[in-house]
Amino acid sequence: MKQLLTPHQVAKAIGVSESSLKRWCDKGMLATQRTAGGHRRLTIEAVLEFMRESGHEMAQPELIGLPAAVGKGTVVVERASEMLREALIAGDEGVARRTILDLFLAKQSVPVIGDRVIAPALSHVGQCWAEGTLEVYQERRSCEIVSRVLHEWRGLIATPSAQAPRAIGGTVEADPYVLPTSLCELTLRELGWQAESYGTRLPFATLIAAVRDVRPRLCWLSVSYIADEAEFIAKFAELFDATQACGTALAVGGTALHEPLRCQLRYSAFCDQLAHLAAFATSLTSTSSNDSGQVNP
Amino acid sequence: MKQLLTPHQVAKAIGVSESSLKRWCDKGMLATQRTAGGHRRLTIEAVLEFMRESGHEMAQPELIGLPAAVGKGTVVVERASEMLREALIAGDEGVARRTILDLFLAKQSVPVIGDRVIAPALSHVGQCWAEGTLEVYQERRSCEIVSRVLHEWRGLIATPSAQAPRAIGGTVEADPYVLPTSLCELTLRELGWQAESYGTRLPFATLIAAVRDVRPRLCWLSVSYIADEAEFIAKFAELFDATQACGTALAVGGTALHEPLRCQLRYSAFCDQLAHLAAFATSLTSTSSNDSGQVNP
DNA sequence: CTATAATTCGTTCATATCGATCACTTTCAC
DNA sequence: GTGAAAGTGATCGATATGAACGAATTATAG
Repeated sequence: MKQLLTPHQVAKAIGVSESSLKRWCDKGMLATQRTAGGHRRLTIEAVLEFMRESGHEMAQPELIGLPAAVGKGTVVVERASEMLREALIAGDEGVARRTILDLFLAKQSVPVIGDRVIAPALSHVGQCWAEGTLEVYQERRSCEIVSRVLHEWRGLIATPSAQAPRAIGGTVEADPYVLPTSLCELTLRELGWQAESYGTRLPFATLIAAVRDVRPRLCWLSVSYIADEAEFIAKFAELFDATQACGTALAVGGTALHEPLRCQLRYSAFCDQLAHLAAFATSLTSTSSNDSGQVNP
Repeated sequence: MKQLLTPHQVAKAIGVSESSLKRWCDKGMLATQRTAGGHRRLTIEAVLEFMRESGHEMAQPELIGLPAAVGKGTVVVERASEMLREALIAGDEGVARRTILDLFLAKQSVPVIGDRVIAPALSHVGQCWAEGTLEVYQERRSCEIVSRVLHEWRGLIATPSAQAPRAIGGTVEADPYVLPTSLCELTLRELGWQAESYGTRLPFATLIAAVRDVRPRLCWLSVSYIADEAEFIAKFAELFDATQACGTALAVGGTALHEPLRCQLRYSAFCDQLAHLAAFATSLTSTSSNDSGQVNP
């Protein structure tokens, strides 16, 4: 099974321009294959060989990796998810980072990678933990690794402009799961929002205060765990009223929000996946020209 | 990813001529990579390392992706803590990052910055929260901001070599405080250890399994909260026995370990501050030639 | 299979960097 | 003061890099 890389991917991975890479290929410094139409294709081995020969310890020698998404088919994404899962179980941060950031370099969006690669991998790890197949520390370590990759990823996304619409969010009360809300933050930042996660276990009352102080255009809530449903419903209603009074949209999501519970809640949008959050956020900015006159470029 | 800098950028950023910079590179004062065509490329990591060693001031840090005022601020530890505290309360991530990274550039070590700047600032924020002077979300937001800065900082410290001694750690059972254990990780990585925090709320049993699987030279435990002291004492004893059997040193610390409780625990070292952890870790590597034959260069 | 969007091709061109050299300043021993 | 040694910044022609362009190729969805 030979994985072929495009010049674009390789150039990004080793931190040079596509032009230079093409020149090196043409000079014979880098073993190159050609497609029928004349496009260059590189094997991982050739690239690693080139980096050894020319002695570069370039940007991220390890970055070019394995799933190497040539294209956006579901096959690539599924394989990436499997690879990430195995890397997380083994505690191999390098492979995990390669897997995720390679997809990013291949121009996959945060929702795609989050919903279809990271979420399934973590879900599988969590299942194994529940079944007792894995040690707890492997599950925690997996979360730590993903958390570090998400932080690094955040640094790769352009800092939003000060005029961009603001968004805040987090998890409430007893919910300790930080990764979903981090992914929400990333999703919105990729869309140009000034999104900032306030972390986990926020009491509803302080979230209401935050909405009143910060006045964001959007507030998201990631709900992976609920201790007391009745109390949750009551306090959630207060939060919703507060957001409405502030002109803030309230988007909710998370595995703990099952159908019968959702029926008892009022919110601006329920987002089953990051893709839904992205779509909802986009709809907000496209209509914001009506009420605020600001359009996101 | 690690972005590579050109000599031009770096020379401007530190305010010297390109000629001098090139000479420094060629003399080996500055770790340099080369492109295939022979052009020099520098990592931010190497530049910061050089500036810390040589004591150069940063003229225009924004040119290499650092916050605009890094290198220009007063590098007084005492004032820094106050500045950080105010920035955290206001939710100003930029100022918080500058404050911390400035000190790092001024050759301050992780323990100094952690013990004398970050800890007091967070402690003050926590106090205000307890008194009701601050909203909860301000405290949580502060922790999120510090967490992000620590992640960025982690990326600026050289990646440890594969031969370096390993260390793992985290918080146990019900303790949700992630920042102290992150600072432990940073402290050890600065000393060249392969340190990895496994996160918060680790059951003792899984920590024992982790020690047995990973066989680290050192295991640290940050204890900021204990739900049931009697249970803690019993399980801690099991962990200690396990670490001893594996040849792993067990370092503990944290505000929840008060004097009378400590008397009932056995451990390799109690570290009141990060400085103590650093000292203990150093003592381990300097004596490790006796029992493992490996010396950290 | 076909239509369409996205990517890569080869080329050109402006700019940046290379190594080497030179004039100048500082330091320091005599 | 003098001269050697060392460091700095500026300059040179030659070469390398990165961005832009229309045209051709590939990937993906219908």
